[in-house]
Amino acid sequence: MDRELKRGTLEMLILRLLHEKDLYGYEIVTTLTERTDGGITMKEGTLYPVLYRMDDAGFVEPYWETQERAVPRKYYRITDSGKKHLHELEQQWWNFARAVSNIIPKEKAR
Amino acid sequence: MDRELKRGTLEMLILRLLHEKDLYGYEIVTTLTERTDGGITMKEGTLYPVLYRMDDAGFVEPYWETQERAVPRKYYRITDSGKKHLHELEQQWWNFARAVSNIIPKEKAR
DNA sequence: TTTATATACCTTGTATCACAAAGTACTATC
DNA sequence: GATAGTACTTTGTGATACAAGGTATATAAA
Repeated sequence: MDRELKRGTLEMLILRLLHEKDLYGYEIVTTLTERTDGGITMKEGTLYPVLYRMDDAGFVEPYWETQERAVPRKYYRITDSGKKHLHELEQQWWNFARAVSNIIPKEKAR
Repeated sequence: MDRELKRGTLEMLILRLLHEKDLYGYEIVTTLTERTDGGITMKEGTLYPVLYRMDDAGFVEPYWETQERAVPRKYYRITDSGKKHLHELEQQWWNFARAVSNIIPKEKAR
């Protein structure tokens, strides 16, 4: 999978996963891989900067959850502002995907 | 349109347009805008570096066409290697687009 | 006991690429 | 003859995915 294709979409994908339920960082990575059958993966070195960026922007808010006998987990919750932003990103995505499909031939059935 | 979404797709889109017929640089810019109803535009400062890159990679080959009373135009022709590369890029695009649509909700009909 | 593996968070530096902003030069229009 | 449009080109900047490393704990294997 070409790294460049992910640009601008990872933020959207993360927000969408967080819209379903709160997740901690490491869980976002594994969930994304599972949900796309390995089609889209993301390194931790990518994820955390994105999360901090979105925290600064007010799209998500983190909270720690301490556990009995494990490393504490930092969960992320999407904010109202984040939901609004997510909606815009998804709108942009569909507009873009539609424009692309006006140029390149449709995928053949498989 | 978010600039980041275009990453990795402009090369594919240009190759696809050149696959239809030879175009000169400036014409690629205007054609792309028209074909997507302004949905995807590209600045000249973006186009030419992409073309040089693809020339170096052997995906396209340029040739000058001099005209009676106008500025000479530098046309680009897609090579066999470029066609192969285009096919791979389109394959990647569909795989990626499908994976994304596994995460975000389908666009509502309009 | 020691080692390895998996979980979980974090940081620094790098490469890529779309674009801004500028330049050159010619043609057509007002 | 001034302005706008066509057409190609270059230099520098910003955004971001990733490589590669680090820290720390818990569990499984040797």
